Amino acid sequence: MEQAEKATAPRSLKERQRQEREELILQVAEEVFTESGYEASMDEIATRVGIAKGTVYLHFPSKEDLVFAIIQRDIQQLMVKAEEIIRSDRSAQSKVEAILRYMYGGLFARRMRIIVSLMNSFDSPRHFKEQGKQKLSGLWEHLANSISDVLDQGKAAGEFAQDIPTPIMLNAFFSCLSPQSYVQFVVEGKMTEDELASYLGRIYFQGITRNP
Amino acid sequence: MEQAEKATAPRSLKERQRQEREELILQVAEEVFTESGYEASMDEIATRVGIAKGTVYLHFPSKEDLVFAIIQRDIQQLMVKAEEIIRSDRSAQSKVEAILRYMYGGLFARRMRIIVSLMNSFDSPRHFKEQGKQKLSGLWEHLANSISDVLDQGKAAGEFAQDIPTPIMLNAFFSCLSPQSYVQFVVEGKMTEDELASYLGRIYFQGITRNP
Amino acid sequence: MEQAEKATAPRSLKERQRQEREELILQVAEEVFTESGYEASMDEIATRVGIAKGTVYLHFPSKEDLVFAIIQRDIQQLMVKAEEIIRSDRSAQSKVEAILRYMYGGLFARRMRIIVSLMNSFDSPRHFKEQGKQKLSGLWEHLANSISDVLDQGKAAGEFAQDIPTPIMLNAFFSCLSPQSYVQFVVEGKMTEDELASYLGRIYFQGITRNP
Amino acid sequence: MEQAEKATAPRSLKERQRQEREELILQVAEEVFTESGYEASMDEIATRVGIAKGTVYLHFPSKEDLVFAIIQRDIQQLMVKAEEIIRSDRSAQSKVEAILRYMYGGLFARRMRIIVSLMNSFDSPRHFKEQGKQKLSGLWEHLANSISDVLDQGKAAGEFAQDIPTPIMLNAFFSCLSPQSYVQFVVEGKMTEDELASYLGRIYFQGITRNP
DNA sequence: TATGAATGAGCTTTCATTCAT
DNA sequence: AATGAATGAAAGCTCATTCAT
Repeated sequence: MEQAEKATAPRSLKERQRQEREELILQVAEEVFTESGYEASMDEIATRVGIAKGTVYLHFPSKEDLVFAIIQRDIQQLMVKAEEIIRSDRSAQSKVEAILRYMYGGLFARRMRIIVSLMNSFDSPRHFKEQGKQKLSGLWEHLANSISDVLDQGKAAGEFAQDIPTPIMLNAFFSCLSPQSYVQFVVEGKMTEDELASYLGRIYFQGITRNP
Repeated sequence: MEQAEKATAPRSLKERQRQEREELILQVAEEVFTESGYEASMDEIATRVGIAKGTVYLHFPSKEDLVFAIIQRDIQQLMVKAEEIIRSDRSAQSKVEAILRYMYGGLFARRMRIIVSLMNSFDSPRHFKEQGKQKLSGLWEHLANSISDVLDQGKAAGEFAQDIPTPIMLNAFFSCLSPQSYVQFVVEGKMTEDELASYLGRIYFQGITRNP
Repeated sequence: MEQAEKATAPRSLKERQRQEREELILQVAEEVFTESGYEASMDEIATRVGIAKGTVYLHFPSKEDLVFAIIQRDIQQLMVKAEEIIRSDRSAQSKVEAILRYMYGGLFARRMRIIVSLMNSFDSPRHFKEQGKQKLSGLWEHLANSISDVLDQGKAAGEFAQDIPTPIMLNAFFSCLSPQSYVQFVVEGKMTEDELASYLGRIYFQGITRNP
Repeated sequence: MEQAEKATAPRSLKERQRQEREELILQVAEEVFTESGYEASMDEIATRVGIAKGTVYLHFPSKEDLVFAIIQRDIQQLMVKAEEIIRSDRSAQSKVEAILRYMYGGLFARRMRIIVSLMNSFDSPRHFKEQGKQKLSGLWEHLANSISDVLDQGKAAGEFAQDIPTPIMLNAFFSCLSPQSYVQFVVEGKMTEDELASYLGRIYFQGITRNP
């Protein structure tokens, strides 16, 4: 076992460096796409990572693949957290609220912007191959199903209105925050991300008409 | 007033033709942008209008201006309707609901998609000059103020929760429907636009927890 | 008839200009490809035509198409002449000799170089779509069949050796002159193209062993 | 001489390994160029040799040099055989025929393709420095001179036609087989390389008109 | 010595914009 | 006023070459 460790050590070093760089590219690219949308150029991404354009292509064989990787990573991260919450022992409403807080509050809020923005780009037949779209749809559907299940459980338990179709509830859940609003409220400093998430939860669960 | 009409009369014919063509360009361009996003080419727009590319530029000095004009027209149309509703004599909630139904139901729903999609493109420093963004922000703010006023009136009248900041309420109002959902529900035929708008109103006002 | 002429006149002008330019592009591109092979850049071609790169793409939607057009034009020109010769009333040997003189002598010799060079590039799976290759193969085969027919007629008439397979004869016919030799003999001025063609015919028909 | 051997002996082992590897690179690169033409990438060559790209550059300082080395090796191999044949005691025609059989028949035929194809690439000013071209021209000329001598001897002996300039005879000799034909006849299995070479010799010496 | 990650010039192609007709 | 051919900057991507390990 020690031998194995030694044997893989030299590989490990290079491999770790490689993964670190890949992670760096993903982070910077995510930023750049957040600022400029899908039209951000590979040149700008490379420049801001501080590497040559060709190096980006060593890690991601096309721009499409880079975008995939970013969205995939983000959705998976969201999914891990969501499923952890779902497995926990609490009411459906509490679960949904916790996921909502994770999505729109804290560190992840920023990422929701780029997910939404890039996934909108996927509607364009211009840039993406059907194959890629389907891979992504699959990922998204998995997440949507998990949350739908919780919503259904809440309905069964009488926590949620039974006459609203679950897909509509799900859409409202994902639509709580438009990218513009994020800028307006958080970037301009009027409110923390967590305060914002609280209000969104309040509206989502109780609407704007009920006084506390 | 009559004089003004007469004065413009000789020009009127040509002027009217000009405006009709401009309107046609706007309509077709809106369609094309809806299908392909901001990256739709001026070539395709011109071709589908049935005029030469150069002619488009006689009406709109740049692609940016064309996009502006589309969003502007849409927001103004929305504003006209919104203010008509606001002037009517009814409760704040009823007003907000009517506006929401107009935005997400009926004929206008389709336009919300392109407004949101194109306004997202405006975040990109790539295509838009600061000046253009500000003109648009102005327009948007005007609409936002009108609706904020109604929300504030509702708060004052005890119809709406007083502890939720109005900007948050406003954001939720504009975020009710994500473009993807529109496709999912309406285009794929699971629901009419008006049914969808009803559910959105239900969630917006009462949240997902209150059974009817 | 005069009316028709008048009616088409305005179109004709533009159309003629367009065709003249297209012809110019083909001529220059042919030169450039002759010098640099398929790897010649579109930039260089455009520069030497004296137009912008984009303009080339108005006439030929891709580099592949440009190359097609050149080869196609050349083969067709050769075919027209070849078929004219074939239709004439003379012996098979005289026909083959006339075609050979046309190919390797006079104005066309220069073109044989680029045809051969570019068609070699077509073997590369790198640049060409199967579809394109087949279109071209079709053209080439048509020419090859015409000449094969004459060779067969010559065999039947006892003019040509009956034990040499026609395809071999055909290949030797097309291989008479390697590009390098063209440069060596003609470009370097040791011999006119027509003298060269004469000698090639002599070898092709009688071999190098028979004294006159 | 013994000293020299001893002196290089300790180096010999490494040196031999080095030369074996160099030979391996040349063989594989020749294959790859045969398949893909000059545009074959250094990456593919290295991968197929089973070494790193950098290692190729330890042996050949540039792609140009690698191509040189391949052509050089092939021409030299051809030259060795040609001179062996030339030194033998037989008629000029027999010598020329033997060389032709060696070139277009048996194992060497495949190489003629790549020699011709790569030498065509040398016309391109894009990839090759004047200096390189001249080195190659020198080699080629040496071979050409050897064969020209035989042709001249044949002329003097009355074996070959005296009115055909030797350079023309030489060109026809090297042009007998175009790459396309090789594919057509041999790769597609209609004929062995040796049969093909026989027919080419037949045409070269006696033309297509003489029945046996 | 051998490696292969990194580089960046250079390629083909697109498209907003201009302007002579 | 209307046209659409022409433009050329800028995009995504490739690959010969270098160099730290």
